[in-house]
Amino acid sequence: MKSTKKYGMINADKEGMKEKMKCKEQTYIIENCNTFELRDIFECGQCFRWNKQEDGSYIGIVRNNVIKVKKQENKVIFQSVGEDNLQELVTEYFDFNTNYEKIKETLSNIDENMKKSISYGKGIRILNQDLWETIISFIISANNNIPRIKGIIERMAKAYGKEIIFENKSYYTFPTPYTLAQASVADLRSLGLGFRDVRVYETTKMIQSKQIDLEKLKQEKDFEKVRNTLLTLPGVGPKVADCILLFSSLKRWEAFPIDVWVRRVMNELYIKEPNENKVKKEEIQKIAYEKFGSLAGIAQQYLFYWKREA
DNA sequence: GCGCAGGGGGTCG
DNA sequence: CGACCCCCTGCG
Repeated sequence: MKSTKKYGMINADKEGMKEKMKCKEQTYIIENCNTFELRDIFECGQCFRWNKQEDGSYIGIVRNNVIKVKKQENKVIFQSVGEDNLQELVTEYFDFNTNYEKIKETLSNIDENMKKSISYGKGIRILNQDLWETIISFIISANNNIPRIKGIIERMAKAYGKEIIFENKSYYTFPTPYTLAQASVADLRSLGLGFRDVRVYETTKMIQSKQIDLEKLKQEKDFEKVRNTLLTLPGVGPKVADCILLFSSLKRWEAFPIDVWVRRVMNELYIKEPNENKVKKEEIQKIAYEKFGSLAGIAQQYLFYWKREA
Protein backbone atom coordinates (compact mmCIF):
# COMPACT_ATOMS: atom_id res chain seq x y z
CA MET A 1 0.00 0.00 0.00
CA LYS A 2 1.21 3.48 -0.72
CA SER A 3 -0.23 6.91 -0.59
CA THR A 4 0.74 10.24 -2.11
CA LYS A 5 -0.47 13.75 -1.46
CA LYS A 6 -0.45 16.95 -3.44
CA TYR A 7 -2.38 20.10 -2.85
CA GLY A 8 -4.96 21.62 -5.16
CA MET A 9 -7.89 23.97 -4.88
CA ILE A 10 -11.56 23.83 -5.51
CA ASN A 11 -13.83 26.78 -5.96
CA ALA A 12 -15.67 28.58 -3.19
CA ASP A 13 -19.04 27.21 -2.19
CA LYS A 14 -22.35 28.67 -3.15
CA GLU A 15 -23.03 30.41 0.14
CA GLY A 16 -20.95 33.34 -1.00
CA MET A 17 -17.95 32.55 1.12
CA LYS A 18 -15.00 33.89 -0.73
CA GLU A 19 -12.20 31.86 0.75
CA LYS A 20 -11.40 28.74 -1.18
CA MET A 21 -11.53 25.36 0.41
CA LYS A 22 -8.18 23.67 0.49
CA CYS A 23 -8.41 20.37 -1.26
CA LYS A 24 -6.00 17.53 -1.41
CA GLU A 25 -5.33 15.56 -4.55
CA GLN A 26 -4.48 12.05 -3.44
CA THR A 27 -3.78 8.56 -4.66
CA TYR A 28 -4.13 5.37 -2.69
CA ILE A 29 -3.42 1.88 -3.97
CA ILE A 30 -4.36 -1.44 -2.48
CA GLU A 31 -2.46 -4.46 -3.76
CA ASN A 32 -3.82 -8.01 -3.65
CA CYS A 33 -7.33 -6.83 -3.06
CA ASN A 34 -9.81 -9.64 -2.56
CA THR A 35 -13.57 -9.18 -2.63
CA PHE A 36 -13.63 -5.97 -4.58
CA GLU A 37 -15.36 -5.81 -7.97
CA LEU A 38 -16.42 -2.39 -9.19
CA ARG A 39 -19.53 -3.60 -10.93
CA ASP A 40 -20.68 -5.74 -8.01
CA ILE A 41 -20.22 -2.92 -5.53
CA PHE A 42 -21.69 -0.06 -7.52
CA GLU A 43 -24.44 -1.80 -9.47
CA CYS A 44 -25.91 -3.90 -6.69
CA GLY A 45 -28.32 -1.14 -5.81
CA GLN A 46 -26.94 0.27 -2.61
CA CYS A 47 -25.68 3.60 -3.96
CA PHE A 48 -26.69 6.25 -6.46
CA ARG A 49 -23.72 8.54 -6.93
CA TRP A 50 -21.20 6.37 -8.75
CA ASN A 51 -20.96 6.39 -12.52
CA LYS A 52 -19.07 4.16 -14.87
CA GLN A 53 -16.52 5.84 -17.10
CA GLU A 54 -15.50 4.91 -20.60
CA ASP A 55 -12.27 3.33 -19.41
CA GLY A 56 -14.17 1.05 -17.01
CA SER A 57 -13.35 3.01 -13.88
CA TYR A 58 -16.00 4.56 -11.65
CA ILE A 59 -16.23 8.12 -10.37
CA GLY A 60 -18.30 8.98 -7.33
CA ILE A 61 -18.84 11.59 -4.66
CA VAL A 62 -18.23 10.68 -1.04
CA ARG A 63 -18.69 13.39 1.55
CA ASN A 64 -16.74 16.40 0.24
CA ASN A 65 -14.56 14.34 -2.05
CA VAL A 66 -14.65 13.10 -5.61
CA ILE A 67 -13.14 9.66 -5.93
CA LYS A 68 -12.13 7.68 -8.98
CA VAL A 69 -11.63 3.94 -8.60
CA LYS A 70 -10.14 1.56 -11.07
CA LYS A 71 -9.07 -2.01 -10.89
CA GLN A 72 -6.03 -3.51 -12.59
CA GLU A 73 -5.75 -7.21 -12.03
CA ASN A 74 -5.62 -7.59 -8.27
CA LYS A 75 -4.78 -3.97 -7.62
CA VAL A 76 -7.30 -1.25 -6.81
CA ILE A 77 -6.32 2.35 -7.47
CA PHE A 78 -8.12 5.24 -5.81
CA GLN A 79 -7.64 8.87 -6.83
CA SER A 80 -9.39 11.77 -5.18
CA VAL A 81 -9.83 15.48 -4.83
CA GLY A 82 -11.38 16.59 -1.58
CA GLU A 83 -11.15 17.38 2.09
CA ASP A 84 -10.58 14.01 3.66
CA ASN A 85 -7.60 11.75 3.97
CA LEU A 86 -8.16 9.30 1.15
CA GLN A 87 -6.81 6.20 2.86
CA GLU A 88 -8.97 6.70 5.95
CA LEU A 89 -12.00 7.59 3.87
CA VAL A 90 -11.67 4.57 1.61
CA THR A 91 -11.07 2.21 4.50
CA GLU A 92 -14.24 3.32 6.21
CA TYR A 93 -16.46 3.82 3.16
CA PHE A 94 -15.58 0.57 1.40
CA ASP A 95 -15.69 -1.35 4.67
CA PHE A 96 -12.14 -2.65 4.49
CA ASN A 97 -12.12 -3.54 8.17
CA THR A 98 -14.64 -6.27 7.45
CA ASN A 99 -13.48 -9.68 6.30
CA TYR A 100 -15.76 -10.54 3.40
CA GLU A 101 -13.95 -13.76 2.61
CA LYS A 102 -15.11 -15.07 5.93
CA ILE A 103 -18.67 -13.83 5.50
CA LYS A 104 -18.88 -15.42 2.06
CA GLU A 105 -17.62 -18.70 3.45
CA THR A 106 -20.18 -18.68 6.25
CA LEU A 107 -23.04 -17.90 3.90
CA SER A 108 -21.88 -20.34 1.23
CA ASN A 109 -22.13 -23.15 3.74
CA ILE A 110 -25.81 -22.46 4.31
CA ASP A 111 -27.07 -23.85 1.02
CA GLU A 112 -26.58 -24.10 -2.74
CA ASN A 113 -28.58 -20.95 -3.41
CA MET A 114 -26.24 -18.86 -1.35
CA LYS A 115 -23.27 -20.53 -2.97
CA LYS A 116 -24.56 -19.65 -6.42
CA SER A 117 -25.52 -16.10 -5.63
CA ILE A 118 -22.17 -15.44 -3.98
CA SER A 119 -20.23 -16.80 -6.90
CA TYR A 120 -22.23 -14.39 -9.04
CA GLY A 121 -21.70 -11.33 -6.82
CA LYS A 122 -18.38 -12.32 -5.33
CA GLY A 123 -17.03 -8.78 -5.31
CA ILE A 124 -19.85 -7.14 -3.37
CA ARG A 125 -19.02 -4.98 -0.38
CA ILE A 126 -21.62 -3.17 1.69
CA LEU A 127 -20.69 0.50 1.75
CA ASN A 128 -20.73 2.66 4.85
CA GLN A 129 -22.52 5.66 3.39
CA ASP A 130 -23.35 8.89 5.13
CA LEU A 131 -26.51 8.44 7.20
CA TRP A 132 -28.18 11.68 6.21
CA GLU A 133 -27.50 11.15 2.51
CA THR A 134 -28.75 7.58 2.69
CA ILE A 135 -32.00 8.65 4.35
CA ILE A 136 -32.81 11.23 1.69
CA SER A 137 -31.68 9.02 -1.18
CA PHE A 138 -33.89 6.12 -0.19
CA ILE A 139 -36.90 8.34 0.45
CA ILE A 140 -36.45 9.41 -3.16
CA SER A 141 -36.19 5.78 -4.24
CA ALA A 142 -39.81 5.01 -3.32
CA ASN A 143 -41.86 3.89 -6.33
CA ASN A 144 -39.09 5.11 -8.58
CA ASN A 145 -36.46 3.76 -10.93
CA ILE A 146 -32.71 3.98 -10.65
CA PRO A 147 -31.93 6.30 -13.58
CA ARG A 148 -34.49 8.78 -12.33
CA ILE A 149 -33.36 8.49 -8.71
CA LYS A 150 -29.83 9.27 -9.80
CA GLY A 151 -31.01 12.23 -11.86
CA ILE A 152 -32.95 13.72 -8.96
CA ILE A 153 -30.00 13.38 -6.60
CA GLU A 154 -27.66 14.96 -9.13
CA ARG A 155 -29.96 17.94 -9.58
CA MET A 156 -30.32 18.35 -5.84
CA ALA A 157 -26.56 18.26 -5.41
CA LYS A 158 -26.03 20.74 -8.20
CA ALA A 159 -28.54 23.14 -6.70
CA TYR A 160 -27.61 22.81 -3.01
CA GLY A 161 -24.22 21.13 -2.79
CA LYS A 162 -20.66 22.37 -3.17
CA GLU A 163 -18.83 22.18 -6.43
CA ILE A 164 -15.61 20.19 -6.68
CA ILE A 165 -13.51 20.18 -9.81
CA PHE A 166 -11.99 16.84 -10.70
CA GLU A 167 -10.08 16.33 -13.94
CA ASN A 168 -11.58 19.55 -15.32
CA LYS A 169 -15.14 18.48 -14.68
CA SER A 170 -17.61 19.72 -12.08
CA TYR A 171 -19.03 17.47 -9.40
CA TYR A 172 -21.34 18.42 -6.56
CA THR A 173 -21.39 17.20 -3.00
CA PHE A 174 -24.59 16.01 -1.40
CA PRO A 175 -26.33 18.94 0.33
CA THR A 176 -26.14 19.19 4.11
CA PRO A 177 -29.36 19.22 6.17
CA TYR A 178 -28.78 22.93 6.61
CA THR A 179 -28.45 23.80 2.92
CA LEU A 180 -31.26 21.51 1.85
CA ALA A 181 -33.51 23.06 4.47
CA GLN A 182 -33.38 26.25 2.41
CA ALA A 183 -35.30 24.52 -0.38
CA SER A 184 -39.06 25.01 -0.39
CA VAL A 185 -41.45 22.25 -1.34
CA ALA A 186 -41.87 23.98 -4.70
CA ASP A 187 -38.10 24.12 -5.16
CA LEU A 188 -37.92 20.40 -4.60
CA ARG A 189 -40.82 19.79 -6.95
CA SER A 190 -39.00 21.71 -9.67
CA LEU A 191 -36.03 19.38 -9.26
CA GLY A 192 -38.30 16.52 -10.28
CA LEU A 193 -38.97 14.85 -6.94
CA GLY A 194 -42.66 14.54 -7.69
CA PHE A 195 -44.84 13.55 -4.75
CA ARG A 196 -41.72 12.90 -2.66
CA ASP A 197 -41.15 16.64 -2.33
CA VAL A 198 -43.12 17.00 0.92
CA ARG A 199 -41.51 13.91 2.40
CA VAL A 200 -37.99 15.17 1.73
CA TYR A 201 -38.93 18.65 2.90
CA GLU A 202 -40.38 17.49 6.20
CA THR A 203 -37.69 14.92 6.91
CA THR A 204 -35.04 17.55 6.23
CA LYS A 205 -36.68 19.95 8.68
CA MET A 206 -36.89 17.26 11.36
CA ILE A 207 -33.22 16.40 10.99
CA GLN A 208 -31.97 19.95 10.57
CA SER A 209 -33.84 21.06 13.70
CA LYS A 210 -32.45 18.05 15.57
CA GLN A 211 -35.94 16.92 16.40
CA ILE A 212 -34.36 13.71 15.16
CA ASP A 213 -30.70 13.81 16.14
CA LEU A 214 -28.69 11.62 13.77
CA GLU A 215 -25.56 11.75 15.90
CA LYS A 216 -27.49 10.37 18.85
CA LEU A 217 -29.10 7.80 16.62
CA LYS A 218 -25.67 6.50 15.63
CA GLN A 219 -24.91 5.89 19.29
CA GLU A 220 -28.08 3.93 19.95
CA LYS A 221 -27.38 0.23 20.22
CA ASP A 222 -30.88 -1.22 20.22
CA PHE A 223 -31.82 -2.24 16.69
CA GLU A 224 -35.57 -1.84 17.06
CA LYS A 225 -35.19 1.57 18.65
CA VAL A 226 -33.10 2.82 15.76
CA ARG A 227 -35.52 1.34 13.26
CA ASN A 228 -38.56 2.81 14.98
CA THR A 229 -36.93 6.23 15.06
CA LEU A 230 -36.26 6.05 11.32
CA LEU A 231 -39.90 5.06 10.78
CA THR A 232 -41.05 8.37 12.29
CA LEU A 233 -39.52 10.23 9.33
CA PRO A 234 -41.98 11.06 6.55
CA GLY A 235 -41.31 8.87 3.52
CA VAL A 236 -39.55 6.21 5.57
CA GLY A 237 -41.54 2.99 5.68
CA PRO A 238 -40.28 -0.52 6.49
CA LYS A 239 -38.40 -1.09 3.25
CA VAL A 240 -36.68 2.28 3.18
CA ALA A 241 -35.82 2.01 6.89
CA ASP A 242 -34.14 -1.35 6.31
CA CYS A 243 -32.14 0.04 3.38
CA ILE A 244 -30.94 2.91 5.55
CA LEU A 245 -29.99 0.51 8.34
CA LEU A 246 -28.07 -1.73 5.96
CA PHE A 247 -26.40 0.69 3.53
CA SER A 248 -25.45 3.59 5.78
CA SER A 249 -22.84 3.89 8.48
CA LEU A 250 -25.45 2.45 10.84
CA LYS A 251 -24.20 -0.80 9.31
CA ARG A 252 -26.91 -3.12 10.57
CA TRP A 253 -26.56 -6.42 8.74
CA GLU A 254 -29.59 -7.84 10.46
CA ALA A 255 -31.79 -5.44 8.47
CA PHE A 256 -33.51 -7.28 5.65
CA PRO A 257 -35.16 -4.95 3.11
CA ILE A 258 -38.00 -6.70 1.32
CA ASP A 259 -38.90 -5.36 -2.09
CA VAL A 260 -40.49 -7.06 -5.07
CA TRP A 261 -37.22 -8.71 -6.13
CA VAL A 262 -36.39 -10.11 -2.72
CA ARG A 263 -39.93 -11.36 -2.32
CA ARG A 264 -39.66 -13.06 -5.68
CA VAL A 265 -36.36 -14.76 -5.01
CA MET A 266 -37.22 -15.77 -1.44
CA ASN A 267 -40.47 -17.30 -2.61
CA GLU A 268 -38.86 -19.03 -5.54
CA LEU A 269 -36.06 -20.55 -3.47
CA TYR A 270 -37.55 -21.20 -0.06
CA ILE A 271 -41.28 -20.64 0.23
CA LYS A 272 -42.58 -21.86 -3.13
CA GLU A 273 -46.04 -20.35 -2.81
CA PRO A 274 -47.69 -20.44 -6.28
CA ASN A 275 -48.83 -16.83 -5.94
CA GLU A 276 -45.87 -14.88 -4.62
CA ASN A 277 -47.99 -11.87 -3.76
CA LYS A 278 -49.77 -13.90 -1.13
CA VAL A 279 -46.58 -14.35 0.85
CA LYS A 280 -46.53 -12.11 3.88
CA LYS A 281 -43.57 -9.93 4.67
CA GLU A 282 -43.44 -11.36 8.17
CA GLU A 283 -43.00 -14.83 6.80
CA ILE A 284 -40.16 -13.78 4.51
CA GLN A 285 -38.51 -11.99 7.40
CA LYS A 286 -38.82 -15.02 9.64
CA ILE A 287 -37.29 -17.37 7.10
CA ALA A 288 -34.48 -14.92 6.44
CA TYR A 289 -33.54 -14.85 10.11
CA GLU A 290 -33.80 -18.60 10.45
CA LYS A 291 -31.54 -19.13 7.45
CA PHE A 292 -29.08 -16.27 7.61
CA GLY A 293 -29.26 -14.96 11.17
CA SER A 294 -27.41 -11.73 11.78
CA LEU A 295 -26.03 -11.79 8.23
CA ALA A 296 -29.51 -11.58 6.70
CA GLY A 297 -28.92 -8.18 5.11
CA ILE A 298 -25.75 -9.24 3.36
CA ALA A 299 -27.38 -12.45 2.16
CA GLN A 300 -30.22 -10.33 0.83
CA GLN A 301 -27.75 -8.29 -1.19
CA TYR A 302 -26.25 -11.35 -2.90
CA LEU A 303 -29.70 -12.75 -3.67
CA PHE A 304 -31.06 -9.43 -4.87
CA TYR A 305 -28.13 -8.71 -7.17
CA TRP A 306 -28.08 -12.24 -8.52
CA LYS A 307 -31.80 -12.41 -9.38
CA ARG A 308 -32.11 -8.87 -10.61
CA GLU A 309 -29.16 -9.00 -12.97
CA ALA A 310 -29.90 -12.50 -14.19
C1' DG B 1 -37.15 8.84 -35.64
C1' DC B 2 -41.08 10.17 -32.79
C1' DG B 3 -45.05 9.59 -29.91
C1' DC B 4 -47.32 7.20 -26.46
C1' DA B 5 -48.45 3.88 -22.89
C1' DG B 6 -46.70 1.30 -19.09
C1' DG B 7 -44.35 1.00 -14.91
C1' DG B 8 -40.98 1.68 -11.31
C1' DG B 9 -36.07 -0.41 -5.14
C1' DG B 10 -42.95 2.10 -1.50
C1' DT B 11 -45.47 5.14 1.52
C1' DC B 12 -49.49 7.19 3.17
C1' DG B 13 -54.29 7.93 4.17
C1' DC C 1 -56.11 -1.05 -1.11
C1' DG C 2 -55.68 2.81 -4.39
C1' DA C 3 -53.40 7.10 -5.60
C1' DC C 4 -49.22 9.28 -6.34
C1' DC C 5 -45.13 12.71 -9.81
C1' DC C 6 -42.48 12.07 -13.57
C1' DC C 7 -38.88 10.21 -16.22
C1' DC C 8 -37.19 6.19 -18.59
C1' DT C 9 -37.87 2.50 -21.48
C1' DG C 10 -39.77 -0.10 -25.08
C1' DC C 11 -42.69 -0.79 -28.75
C1' DG C 12 -45.61 0.61 -32.73
